[in-house]
Amino acid sequence: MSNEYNPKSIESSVQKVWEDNKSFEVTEDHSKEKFYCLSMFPYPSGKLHMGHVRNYTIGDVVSRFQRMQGKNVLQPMGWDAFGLPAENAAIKNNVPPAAWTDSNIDDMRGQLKKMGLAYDWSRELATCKPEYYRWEQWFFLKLLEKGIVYRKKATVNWDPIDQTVLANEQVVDGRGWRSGAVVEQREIDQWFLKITDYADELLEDVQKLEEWPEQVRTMQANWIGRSEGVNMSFGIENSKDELSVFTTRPDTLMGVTYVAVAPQHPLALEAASNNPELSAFIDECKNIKVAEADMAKMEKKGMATGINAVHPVTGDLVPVWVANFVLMSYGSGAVMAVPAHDERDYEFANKYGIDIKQVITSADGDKMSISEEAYTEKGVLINSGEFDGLSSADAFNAIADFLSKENKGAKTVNYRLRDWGVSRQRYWGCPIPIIYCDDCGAVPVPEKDLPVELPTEIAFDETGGSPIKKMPEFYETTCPSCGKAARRETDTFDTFFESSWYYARYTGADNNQSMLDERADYWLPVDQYIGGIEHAVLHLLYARFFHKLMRDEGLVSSDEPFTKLLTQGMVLANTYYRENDKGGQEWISPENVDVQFDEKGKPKGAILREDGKPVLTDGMSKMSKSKNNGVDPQGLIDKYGADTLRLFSMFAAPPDQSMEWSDTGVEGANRFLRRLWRQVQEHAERGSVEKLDIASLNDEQKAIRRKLYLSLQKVTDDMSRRFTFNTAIAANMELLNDVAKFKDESEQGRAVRQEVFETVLLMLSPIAPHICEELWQTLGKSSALIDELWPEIDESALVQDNIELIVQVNGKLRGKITVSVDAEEENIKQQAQDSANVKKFINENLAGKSVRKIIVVKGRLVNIVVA
RNA sequence: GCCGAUGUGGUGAAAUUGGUAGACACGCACGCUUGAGGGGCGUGUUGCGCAAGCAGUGCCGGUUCGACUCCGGCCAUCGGCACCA
Repeated sequence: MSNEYNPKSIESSVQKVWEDNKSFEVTEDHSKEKFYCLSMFPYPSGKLHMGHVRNYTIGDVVSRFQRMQGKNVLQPMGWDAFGLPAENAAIKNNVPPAAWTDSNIDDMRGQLKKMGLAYDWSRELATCKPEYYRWEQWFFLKLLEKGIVYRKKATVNWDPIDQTVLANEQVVDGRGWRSGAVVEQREIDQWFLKITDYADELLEDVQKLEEWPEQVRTMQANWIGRSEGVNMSFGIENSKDELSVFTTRPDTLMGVTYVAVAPQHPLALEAASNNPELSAFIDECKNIKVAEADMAKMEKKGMATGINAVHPVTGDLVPVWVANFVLMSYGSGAVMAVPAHDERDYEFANKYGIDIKQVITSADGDKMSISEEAYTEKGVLINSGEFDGLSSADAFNAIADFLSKENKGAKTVNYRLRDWGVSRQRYWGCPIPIIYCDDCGAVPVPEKDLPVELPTEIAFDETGGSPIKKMPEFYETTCPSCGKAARRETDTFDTFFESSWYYARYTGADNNQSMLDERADYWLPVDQYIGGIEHAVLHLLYARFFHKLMRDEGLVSSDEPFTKLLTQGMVLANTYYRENDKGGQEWISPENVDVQFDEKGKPKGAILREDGKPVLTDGMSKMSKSKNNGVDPQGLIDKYGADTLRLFSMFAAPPDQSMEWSDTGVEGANRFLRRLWRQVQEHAERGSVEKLDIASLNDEQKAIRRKLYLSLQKVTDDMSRRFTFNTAIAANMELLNDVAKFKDESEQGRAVRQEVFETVLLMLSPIAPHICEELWQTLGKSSALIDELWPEIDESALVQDNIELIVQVNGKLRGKITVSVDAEEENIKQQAQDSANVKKFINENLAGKSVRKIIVVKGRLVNIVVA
């Protein structure tokens, strides 16, 4: 039979029409309101996974909905194509990263096209192409000229066997994942961007991001971490040196009983030079990877240096300790320690028998003791000499003033945010356009020589080190300034560099004369940005920073890149692995694993299908290449079609909620589309429909129309304001369930049904565009659905005479009453008390008590309080 | 450890502003349709109870006429923590 729902043929023919008509290619049309909808571009890891499907379907639904609002909608797509996985694949499979990446892009583009996403593919870009990255080289040199870029030493994870730098994720339990060697921290020269120069503006402007989720704004603000405190210097006994520390609690200064410095601190190194034990301790501190989380989790250890610091107020001597938890890269690499009023210092002092001196007591005179734990609240000063009796707030100022008079310190603002280190010792990234000359130092590559192209014909060796570092034909060059033989920079940029400005490049991706042009200001800022919550801090902060840098360079005129943000919850899947002989983890796809259950239906283990032997699990985590737990949507597309997959992924949960992947329910989504198909076909087969005559409708027909417009009202709100596509779909399901029961085959009954189907197709078209387009034609429409506007609500259909109220007695549901919409409150109260079941409960509850009050909530309920 | 979230039936979830807890689905059970399978249609499905009803939204406590929703504390899970992207 011809009217079977056949997604495969419908989808390919509808997609062909869109492609032939260039339906989604847009230009700068000033007669329309623009809408730039952007989903975070993917890393081309090989195949799409359900996290991508979810992200890109959300973006597509928003784009199509906005198009139906009559806007000029830009929705582009591209590839975040530089990165570590390409290098790993190169070593594992002996394929060059460029070829591997290109073929992944081809595969994934094909999958995206099959999903029917409304992209303007003419703007596609890939960050690994010189046409793209030449502009960030150019921009980097502009920033260098302006003084935003500088060079300093920074710590990396060093694999002493492979002689290479490791990313944090390549260090497992403190060892290199390939060599198994214990990693060491090593200091190397790197390029930095002064993001701290913009810390204040980045923080201030968080306030302006009113259409961002509150949680993301909070995370951004906390990450920047502005704090007001005092910078002060401690003297060093028998030395002219000084030790600079920052504290947010100068009120506790008199309670300082030691000072802690980072293991890399010059003072620590000096003390270690004639102290083998301390030197050994400092070496031991290097055997941990460079990650804050690992620092925080490790055992807090320290060792006295034998050096004493001089307290800036009392002149007392306090010992200087080296502590493994003090970060050289944060502040001055030294902290003053007040064990009585700081938890970490308290623990440390107890462990090493250092004095604890209480200098704050509670302001309201409550009993408090520091014998069990530190007292970290603010309060009133004691044991603080001339500062005794001051509140913490007053003492803050008094002590700051004292220090500044003595020239030993001053109030200052400190940020948690650190400058952005952009150098990576990797191959598959954008070359940093610098040449090192023995005479001239670091010299920028002249603009005419850009781009510095990354060689793509390369070979990796076992160690995984960057091949261009061993490639004289790449790094041997001459100094642009003096002409002498010189050496090209072999480090590449952090891949966050590429993703910090791609959203702007889409507006003029074809421009080979400049980074951006006037089209940027037509489209920017992005009206709606959609991506995973895991990017809440780093990517979004770097992109905001870059936007301000581009603004200050005159390339864009807005202050912020993304007006509205939707953070998608992660799609999680179980992770499985086996350990290899070097203790590394070999991740196994959940698609190749069978989970075993105990008799209660709880999972008790998992086996690899191939060999039937057990595998280990590392719990649920976001779908990713690195843990190999992505679930490829291809099988579902082949079996059910893109519309089912799109519908299902939107129906499963609201977009901002994380979800554990399961395809339970895909059948249900498909069933719904088949039912929609059948209902519309059956309706259409009964022939043409008369014009709707609203005045002549009976009650049942009116009820269906009311349901229709209530649904439209809800769906419109869900799609435009709430972004809860799951409830929008549910509303359409409810509506169609009602219509299926509506058996009226009269002329007006069929006219009502026609109106319902037309509206349902419009409402569902952003989510399941192919089937809706096809059925639109079935309903006898000559125009394309893609060019239709969002339907309008018929307010008159919503009007009703009577409403149902619920009646509670002491907050519990005891009955329902029907009243006219304009009923007086007194009448409602009376009617509520008169209804039979309610009466019974009032009497039951009475027993010597009385009706205290009756609460009437208009249009909702009546609560009779008996007490 | 720090920052941010989440926790509701067997499962995914809904309840939008403090006002009917479990909409809409999945699964399951039973029935109808079918030669069978598939598909479709219908009924039921939070727990306990024959019922009236009682209890119930991770745990403990609070505010309120009324709490999934607000407040305090705890537990578990997830995301981020600057070289995964």
